[in-house]
Formats: sequence, structure tokens, C-alpha cells
Amino acid sequence: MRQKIKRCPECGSTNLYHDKERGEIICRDCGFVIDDKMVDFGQDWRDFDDDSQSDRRAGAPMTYTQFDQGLGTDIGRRSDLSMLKGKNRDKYFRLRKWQYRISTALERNLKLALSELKRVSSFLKIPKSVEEEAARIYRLAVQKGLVRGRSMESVVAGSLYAACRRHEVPRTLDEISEASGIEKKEIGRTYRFITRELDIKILPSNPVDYIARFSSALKLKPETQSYAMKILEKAQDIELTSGRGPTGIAAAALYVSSLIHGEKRTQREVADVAGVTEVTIRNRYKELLTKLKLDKEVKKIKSRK
DNA sequence: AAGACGAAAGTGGTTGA
DNA sequence: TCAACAACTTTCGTCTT
Repeated sequence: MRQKIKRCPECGSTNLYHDKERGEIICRDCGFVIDDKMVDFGQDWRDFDDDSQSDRRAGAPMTYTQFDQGLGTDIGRRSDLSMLKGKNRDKYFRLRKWQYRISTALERNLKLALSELKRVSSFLKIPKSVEEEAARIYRLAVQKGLVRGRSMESVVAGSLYAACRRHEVPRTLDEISEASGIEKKEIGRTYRFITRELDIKILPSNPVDYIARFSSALKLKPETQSYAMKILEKAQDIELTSGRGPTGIAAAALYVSSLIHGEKRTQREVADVAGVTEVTIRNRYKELLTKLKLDKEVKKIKSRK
């Protein structure tokens, strides 16, 4: 049973591409990223108990965006207590008291956090699979007591940022900052903290991941977009991309590409959607031209008018 | 007048002693 | 913990279209 979106809301094309990995649907013609309501994200990368016999999970899928994951544990009820005596009995009462305190506090916190997460990620059109991941990270962070000394909101934002990176569907710190109302550096701090403490490995973000989104925001033609990708590939071969901010490189590649394909965007326009300054674009742009022998092409275009 | 370019000074983060 | 350092930003003046 396959679900299909018929047309791209941006350009009306039916030439759509579903990237399961990222949980996004991308229009091949205009590069528009259609936000994805589908929960199906194929093979789940998380570890379930590796009973390799069964390749399927039975029953309802466990979800991390519900505060108790649909599972609950209770310390014994009154009827069980009749079997206990003396110290054990006291112990049980104490445990029950603690469970009550802890669980209500935790659950209240989680509910709040998850609704915050939902708010932010729907604002940013984050795919459901990534939101789930963020919820999972947040839960782990809480279990490890990493929230202490930090606001719940900032931990949520950090978790979400980490989840985005993890799924290679990056949002910039600026975007998350704007959506969550948390300062950029605060998000960065908690992001680094929780990924370190939880030992989450993050692949360094790749400029290519930003191209589709920026390009659709700039309403560039698909050829222009794919040409920008080509530029990026070449640039990566010469290690032009290492050490630099990925958004800046992506922006510069798009800028060059827009020049060459005759649908020029100003540096400012590109800079705005990429969240960098014109200066950065200029620097990257210069590097691209000189080190990638694109000089001639650009000059050709310029003299041709 | 707007866009592109570049210089100079400032900011926040990383690294290595 | 501190200083050096690279990347990026802000600001501003100049040149080009």
C-alpha cells in the first residue's frame, strides 16, 4: 500500500522523489521539499533486541513522542503487599512513595517537553521520523540527568538539532533558534553537551544537504540546483570544504550556479536564505572561482550580455 | 541607486601549552 | 586556564552596472 502525493504544490510537477532516509519528498523539477506526514521510515535504525529471527516488530510500534512510550511500570499494588512483612514491607512503601514523586515530576516534565518539541518541529516542518529521534534523545538526556542547570526548552532544542544532524536533514542553528526562542549559542552548548554525554556520533554536516532547501527557497531551476551540487562535489575533492561553515559553501555554490545559469540572485538574497552574510559568500565564491577554474565560465556569461 | 567588492576590526569557539 | 588562531560577522568606503 503506497501513499502518493500527486503534485508538487510549488510547481505542479508530478515528478516527485521520496527520500525515505530523510523522510522527505522532494520535487525533482523545482527542488521543493514537501513536508512529510508519512511515519513510515522503512528500516528502523534503532536497536531493538536483536532476536534476528524476527525481522518484524509485532504489535503497535513503540513511539517516543508519547510520554510513557505506551509502556508503564508500577511498583506493586496493595494486594501484593499482603505477602510482605516487616522491613520488606516498609521498603515497599518507601519505594512507592518515591515512585509517585518521581514519576509525576518526570511525566509532567516529559509532557511539557514533548509538546514543546511538537511545537518547534511543526514550525520547522521537521519530518516525523526526526521528531521521534529528538524525543528519544531528550528522554535519554533526562534519564542521565543532563537537564539539571539547563532549561527544558534548550535541551529540547538541542535534542532536535542533534536529531536533524543525525538524519542528515539539517536545520541551521539559526532556524531552530528562531523557532524555539532559545539563543543560538545556548542551543549549541547543550547540543554539544548532550551529544558528548550520550555518546551520539554525528557525521559532520554536508553542504549538499542544504542545497535542496536553499534552492527551493530561492526558487531556482532544477538544473541550477544540480549544477550547484556538481560544484560542491568538485570542491570537496580539493578539500575546499573542510573547516568552513557548510551553509556558506552551499550558499556560494548556489550563487555561482545562479550566475552561470542565467537566473541571477543577488548575494544578499542567497545570504538571507542561507543565514550567512554576503561577505562569507564572497569569500567562498572567490575560492570557488580561482581553485575550480570556473573563472572562464563566469566571464563568458558576463561578456555575453 | 543598487549591487558587488574588499579592508579592518570585532565576536565566539577551538586548540594546545 | 590562558593565549593564539581560524572562521565568520559587522561596518563602512569604493567601484561597477
